[in-house]
Amino acid sequence: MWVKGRIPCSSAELNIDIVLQCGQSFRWKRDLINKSWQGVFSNKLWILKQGSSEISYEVLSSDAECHQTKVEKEQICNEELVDYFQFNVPLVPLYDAWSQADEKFKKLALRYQGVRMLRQDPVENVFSFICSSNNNIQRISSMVEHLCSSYGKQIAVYNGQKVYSFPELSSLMDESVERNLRTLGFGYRAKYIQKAAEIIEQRGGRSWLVNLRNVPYVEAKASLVSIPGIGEKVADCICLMSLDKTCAIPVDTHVFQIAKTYLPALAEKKSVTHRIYSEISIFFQELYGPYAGWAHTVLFSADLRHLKDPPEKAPKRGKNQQNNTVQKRKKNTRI
DNA sequence: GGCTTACCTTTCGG
DNA sequence: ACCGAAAGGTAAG
Repeated sequence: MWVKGRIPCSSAELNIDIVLQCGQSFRWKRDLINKSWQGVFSNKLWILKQGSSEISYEVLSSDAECHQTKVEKEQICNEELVDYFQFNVPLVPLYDAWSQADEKFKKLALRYQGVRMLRQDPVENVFSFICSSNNNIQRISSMVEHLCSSYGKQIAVYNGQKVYSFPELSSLMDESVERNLRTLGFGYRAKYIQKAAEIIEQRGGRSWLVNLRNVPYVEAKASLVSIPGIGEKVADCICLMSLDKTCAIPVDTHVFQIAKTYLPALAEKKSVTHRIYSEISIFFQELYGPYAGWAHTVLFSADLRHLKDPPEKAPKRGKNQQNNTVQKRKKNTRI
């Protein structure tokens, strides 16, 4: 059954259009007609819509909770949404502090308001980001969709489309997983996924992973990088996006380029070695403080091609230049 | 130890 | 439209 609700929220506290497509979660689909978003978390299908001073939602609540009263369901859904978007963390004061610390940030702050960190499920986060290595957002999204439709359970049919939960660890451990994922185009990541599931299960499964939330950042990161397919960057993504490590700075190729604008000495460096990685991480942590990872995501989002403003002076549809772009933009178009 | 190179495949961009 | 290069890297050499 559908449960509806709303949460007061200004556009400075959340910009849903950026947050749901800036590469944190790969499971959200935009509905341009209704100006809404659909996606899955907490094993439920959510339809979200941002108004000028609120987020309204409709959620398909699971059968397992059918004994609850309507009021109880509404309260649980509210809590789940607040937890997922971390609305208990006020973003505006953080933006103020980051703007004060950094002129470059200040210039982006108005255009990129409301970019906050989601608090994702650690299992989904781990396997999504194993897929992310040497890869682009579009392909990652399709791989995550494959994981769900092959190994998740169907939780709804919406607009004629089957909707799946993210798979349990135990579903990804089987020997057959690597072979199957290879046929689905996962490439060398297929083996990592199967092995990672195995090792996480050995260490205590989902609850072991979730408990890394209660472990210091350095220790949690060390645990993660010992899992196949997880290197330093992916470990930091997981720390930041699902393990409450707000200071973690994932240094990818984008952040490397951004860092060069702060640290000119980096210009001559060809690639991100561990040494450089650490240098860049520490620089941003000292610049922005304990929520440096959150600040980094604002810079990162502002740098993503599909989230940038179209060039001011460029003709909007006058040249053949746009003929390609029209198709390419179909999933990225802004309101 | 720190720095290149191979790895799967898709998408990008000149 | 084609084709080399890049894509939110990791692990092995």
